[in-house]
Amino acid sequence: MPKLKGTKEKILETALNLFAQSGYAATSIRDISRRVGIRESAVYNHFKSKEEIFLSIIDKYRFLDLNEKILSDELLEELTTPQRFLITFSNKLIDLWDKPEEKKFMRLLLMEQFSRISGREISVNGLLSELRTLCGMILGEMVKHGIIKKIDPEILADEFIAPLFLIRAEFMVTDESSISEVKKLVEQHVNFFWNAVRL
Amino acid sequence: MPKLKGTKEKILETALNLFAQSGYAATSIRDISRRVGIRESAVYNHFKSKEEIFLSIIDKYRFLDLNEKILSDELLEELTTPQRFLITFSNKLIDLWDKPEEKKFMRLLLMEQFSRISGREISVNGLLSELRTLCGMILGEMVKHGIIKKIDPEILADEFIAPLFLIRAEFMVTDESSISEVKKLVEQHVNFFWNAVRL
DNA sequence: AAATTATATTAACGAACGTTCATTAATTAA
DNA sequence: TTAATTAATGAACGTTCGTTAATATAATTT
Repeated sequence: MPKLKGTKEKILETALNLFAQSGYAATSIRDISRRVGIRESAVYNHFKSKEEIFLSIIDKYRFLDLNEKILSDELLEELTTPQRFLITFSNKLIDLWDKPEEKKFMRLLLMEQFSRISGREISVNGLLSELRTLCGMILGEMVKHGIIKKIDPEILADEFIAPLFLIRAEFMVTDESSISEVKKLVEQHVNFFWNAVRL
Repeated sequence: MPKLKGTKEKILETALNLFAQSGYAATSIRDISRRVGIRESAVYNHFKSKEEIFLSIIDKYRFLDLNEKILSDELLEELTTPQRFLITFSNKLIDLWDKPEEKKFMRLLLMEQFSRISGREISVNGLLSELRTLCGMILGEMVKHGIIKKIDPEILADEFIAPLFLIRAEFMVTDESSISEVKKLVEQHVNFFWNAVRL
C-alpha cells in the first residue's frame, strides 16, 4: 500500500472540519476516515481513540499566544496615537479571528465548551481571559501615562473586548464574512470606546 | 398500566436538561426515558422522533417576548432617571437570564447553533437581535429626547448589550451563579456606559 | 538484499443507537 | 357495559458506533 505522508495531519485537519461543523458526538471515525481517504481502522495507527484526536486538536490550537501574534512592532509604534492604535489593534484581532482555522477552532470551542469531553476543560473563557489580560495591560498603561481617563483597567478591557467579541460571534454563523462590514462595525465601536475614555 | 399524567411535559423537561448538559447528539432516547421513568418505546407515544422532541423544546422557549417580560410599569417610571433606569433594566435582564430554564435553553442554543438539526435554524443571534431591537428603541428615544448624546441607536444598543451578554456567558459556565458578583459587574458596566453617553 | 518498521487493508466485535411492533392495562366516551 | 383511546411494556429490527485483530504491503534501516 502506498505510504501517504502527512496522514496524521490530514486526520487532524479533517477532524477539526467535521467537529466544528457537526460537533464531536455527531462526527464518527468513519466520517473522518472516509474524507481522509483511508479505512477507519487505519486511523488507529495514528491515534489510539477518538478522544485523543479531539484532545490533539485542542492542544494544537490552544496556544494562541496573542502577544506574539498581535503585538507587532508597527503596532507598538502607534502607541503615541492611541485611537489609531486601538483601531489597528482591533483590526489585527479581527484578521486573526477571521483565519479559517481560528474560526473553526472557536466554533468547536463554542459547541463543546459544556460537554467536558474526557474530563478536560474546554473553555471559551480561557481564550477570552487571555485577551482580556493583554488588553488590561495595554489600557492600564494608557491610564498610567495619562493618555485616557482613570478607569479600572479590567473594566476598560471588558468594555473594549465585549463588542468586538460579539461582532465576531455574529459573523461566525453567516459564513460569508463580508470582512469590510465587520471592519466598519469595529471602527464604530472603537470610536465609541475612544470617546468614552479620552480625556 | 398506570397513567402518569404529564409524561409529555416530563420528557420535554428531562430532554432539555440532558440536551443542555451533553448536547443533542450525545443524548439518547434511552437517557431521556430512563430519567423520566419509562421505557424508551413509551417516549414514542408522545413524540414521533428524537428530532421532534428537540424542535418542541425550541418552539416552547423561543418566544421570549422581552418587552412583556422586562418592560414593567415600575421600570418605565424610572425613565426620568436614565442611569437608574439602565441599572434596573440590566438587572431585570440578568434576573431573566438567571432563571434556570432560560439558562439551560441558552446553553442548548449555544451548543447547537451550528448543527442545524433537521434543517431548522437555531440561532443565538435571533435572541440577541430581539434584545438589540428593544434596546435600540429605548436608547433611540433617549437620544430623541435629548437625554443622552446623539449617537446611532444601533451602536448604542450594541455597546450596551455586548458586555452584559459576555458577563452572562461567562457565568453560564461556572454554574454557581454568585449573582451578587454579576450584579456588581453589571453596575460597573452601566456606569461606564452612562458616562460614555451622558451629555 | 534482508530485516524492520510504519501504514494500510479486510473483517469482525460487542455495544448502543433510533425506531417499530404486538400486546396489555388504565382511562375516557358512547 | 361496552367500545375506543391512551400510555405503558418487553422484545426485536436494522444500522451505526468505537475499537480490535490478523494480515498485507510500502518505506526505511541494517
